[in-house]
Amino acid sequence: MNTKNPKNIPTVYEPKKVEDKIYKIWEKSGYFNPDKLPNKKTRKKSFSIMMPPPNATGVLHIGHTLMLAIQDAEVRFHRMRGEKALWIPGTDHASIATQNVVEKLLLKEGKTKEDLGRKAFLKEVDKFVKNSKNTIKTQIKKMGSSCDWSREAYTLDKNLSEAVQTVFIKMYNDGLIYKGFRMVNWCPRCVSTLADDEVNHKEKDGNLYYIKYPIKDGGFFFFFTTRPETMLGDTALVVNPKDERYLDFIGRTSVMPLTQREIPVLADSYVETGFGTGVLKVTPGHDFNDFNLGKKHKLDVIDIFDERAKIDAKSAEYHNFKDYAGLDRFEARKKIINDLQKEGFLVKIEPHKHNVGHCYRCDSVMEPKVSSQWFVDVNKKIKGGRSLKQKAIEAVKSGKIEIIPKRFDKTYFHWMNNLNDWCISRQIWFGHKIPAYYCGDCSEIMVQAKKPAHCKKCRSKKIRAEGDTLDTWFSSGLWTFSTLGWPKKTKDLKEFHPTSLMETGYDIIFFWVARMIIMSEYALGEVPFKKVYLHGLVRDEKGVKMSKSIGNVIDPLVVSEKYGADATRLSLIIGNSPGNDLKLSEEKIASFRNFSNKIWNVSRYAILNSKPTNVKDLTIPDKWILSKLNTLIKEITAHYEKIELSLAGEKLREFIWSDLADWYIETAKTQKSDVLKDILKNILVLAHPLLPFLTEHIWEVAGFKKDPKNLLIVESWPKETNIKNGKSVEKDFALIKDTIVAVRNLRAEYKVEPNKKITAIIYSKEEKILNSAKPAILFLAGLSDAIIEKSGQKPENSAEAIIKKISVYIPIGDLMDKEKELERIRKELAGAIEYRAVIQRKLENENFIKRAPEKIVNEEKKKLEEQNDLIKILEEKLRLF
RNA sequence: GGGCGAUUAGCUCAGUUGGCUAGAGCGUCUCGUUGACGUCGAGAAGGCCACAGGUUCGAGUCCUGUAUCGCCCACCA
Repeated sequence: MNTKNPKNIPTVYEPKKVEDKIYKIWEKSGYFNPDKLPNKKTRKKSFSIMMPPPNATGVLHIGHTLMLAIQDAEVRFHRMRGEKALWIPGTDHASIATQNVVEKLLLKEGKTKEDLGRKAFLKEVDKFVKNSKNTIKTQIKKMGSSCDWSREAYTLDKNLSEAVQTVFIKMYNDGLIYKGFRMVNWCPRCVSTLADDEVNHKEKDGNLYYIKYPIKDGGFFFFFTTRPETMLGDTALVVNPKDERYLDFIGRTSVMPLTQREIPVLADSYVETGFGTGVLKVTPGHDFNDFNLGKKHKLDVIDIFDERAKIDAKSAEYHNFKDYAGLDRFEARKKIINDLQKEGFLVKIEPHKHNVGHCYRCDSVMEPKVSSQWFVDVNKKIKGGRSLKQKAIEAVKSGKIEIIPKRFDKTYFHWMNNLNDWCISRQIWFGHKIPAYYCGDCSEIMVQAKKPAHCKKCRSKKIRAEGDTLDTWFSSGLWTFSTLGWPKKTKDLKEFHPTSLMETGYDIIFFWVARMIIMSEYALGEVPFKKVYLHGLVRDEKGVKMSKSIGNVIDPLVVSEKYGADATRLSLIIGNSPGNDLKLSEEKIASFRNFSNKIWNVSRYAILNSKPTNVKDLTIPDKWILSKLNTLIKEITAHYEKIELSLAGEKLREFIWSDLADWYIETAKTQKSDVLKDILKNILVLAHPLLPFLTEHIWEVAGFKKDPKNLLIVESWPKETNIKNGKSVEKDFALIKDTIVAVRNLRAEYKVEPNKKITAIIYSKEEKILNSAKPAILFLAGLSDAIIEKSGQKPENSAEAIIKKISVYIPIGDLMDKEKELERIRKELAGAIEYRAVIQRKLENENFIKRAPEKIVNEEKKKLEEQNDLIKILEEKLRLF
């Protein structure tokens, strides 16, 4: 048709050329900041998300891109809906993780953190963090994230640290934080404690070492162990008091091999008669159960290891195992087995699979170790008579917090119910210092923000500060409110807390989500967020976890550069559902690059070729696409509201690609007027949360941007309108579509050359409708002409197709193959009869008529009628052949 | 040992409270394309919805069991 030559709009969308520019425009507009949004008065509702702070360890991976895509889509949607939308970005200092990275960097220069000393080391860390924070910030911006940089936060910021201190002191004063001497998880590589959930249990091949200890006055005790080196710390043997085999032994003494230490034989019902030999060796210093057992029986606790899990020299000297002093735990194990064998105490070794705890940060084998640490008491009842644990459970149970998907409720409750006191002190240099001070004279503990001048008990001036830092999750647990200025009573806090949505990975539901709930309930007495949306892991196309060592990593920056940030975002959103992992491939991203280019060209066409709209005289296709748009608005709005972004994306794609591009635009080419501009404007808005760069750019190119402030990012969300006869218009258009498809099919089947223009003959009761769209039918079916009438004779030498109420004939002249045509009709008839039988069977079923809803029955009846009609027509054809 | 999830076209997945002659994208095959787009268009092939029972007028959808894969939790020496 009479399309103008598109000169000034390139045919290919080049994201690289527009993305950075667009981001700058947004930043400059100030719209990321809810205080600077237009129409402030009408923005009553607030919507807030706190971005899960990436670790300050360096580079963002594709999983981060996923969270950014989801959160940005939601923030943009709510902003456009006229809410005060706030999204606060930030980073987490990630104590152990970051310290490890910097330690590794130092090691490359041959230095250790001890070489530098605490102060200089922390300076190094700060330098490193500053750098990676910048990298992270750039990456977040590259993805188009509309977060408020004026409120950017970092867990070690002054005010956030103040929040940490405040909570710590308050908890201590409430008796919820205490210092205790007990068994903790110890990582000898990180040289620090870890919380229970920071230990990964992995099944490993190990051995069962069968050993015997001699008993004084005769006999031996046999038992097995998986960690023979811990025998150096054994302080008792225990049997079940009811175990008849050992009754005579209770109260006697065993002389241990190697150390010659004398240890008692005790009785405790904890020991299971039926397990192993029924004898348990007790190592209170290196096993959780043994520690408790030791406490009960007042046994000595021997710590055989130093902080790096080497046999401790002092302990070795004192407890008589000097031969092993300085040995690493695994070397010690070997030597001990060797020595036991030499002396005849090793009975046998059997291979054995068992679970071994590993450090979640450095993957070293964990060692249980007794030490004096800080804990949060999760079971102590506080105000309201409920414990932290109970309050956290209540928050979800009451529905104040909705977890998406729901099945994670169970996981959450299970974890919470089994939660033990949380060890929060870390022997890490980098992090929030625990605000505690010790008196050098009377060992009084003082918990307060500033160093006391003297001991409050004995007035001594010898004051020592606690050297330990806090678990990094302690500070991130405050994230939803520390970022809003708490403990100050800020306007932000009032306005935006509880936050509307927490969007994060299901892998940190315990580490973080649970902690936030505990902390917010405690500090503010309210939930930290109303909804938690848990996304899954991004895996490679085969479902394998991405990792640098395998080399299957998709770098978000690389693919964004190649395919555009919008395409990258969409590839992470479509086909993804909460709680499930996502398989991603570069081809998938490329397919969304194609989609963004399609949108670009649809827009390009609309901008350059749309005709004025004739509101009074809309055609069937006009009404049809408007009705479709209306449905789209309704559906997509609901999807965004329910955070069903995948569905939103799919509906959008279907509308733009199939309905709009393949049908409406093609049809509109044959019309004198169209509604393209209106449609375009609407789809830009609807697509904006998912494809922000592209849509904002087109918004400007299309001239919808009336002035510099008039950006798409703050355009208001379209409302669904009442369209009269939407359904019947859709039916009318379906007739037109069916007719066109029928001709296309015939042409394909009879291999009528595409450029050969032919005249089709079309008979239909709905000839009026078809005639009204005749130009479209001709154009889309590649016809030179069509005769559209109510009914008529079957033309000679023509192929025919029958669809519902329409008969379509195209001349095929010499190509006419009677046999083939006959076969086709027979096949069609057979299919129709088969389907009719299915419907008939249903309708002949008395119970169906009786029990199925009337609506369904009527539908079936209608179907039967239609099928009968079709069969009648087909039979007639066959007869006339 | 306990819990959870998955199993639908070659591949990735949709399939809302049970009404489906089971859909989409990618891939494959055939054909086409000098005005929006080859990052494109038209058409086609391809599925006893893991298996076995049950509930129901009706089951991909609900229940029970089985199998395979995956994940999470758990201190048994």
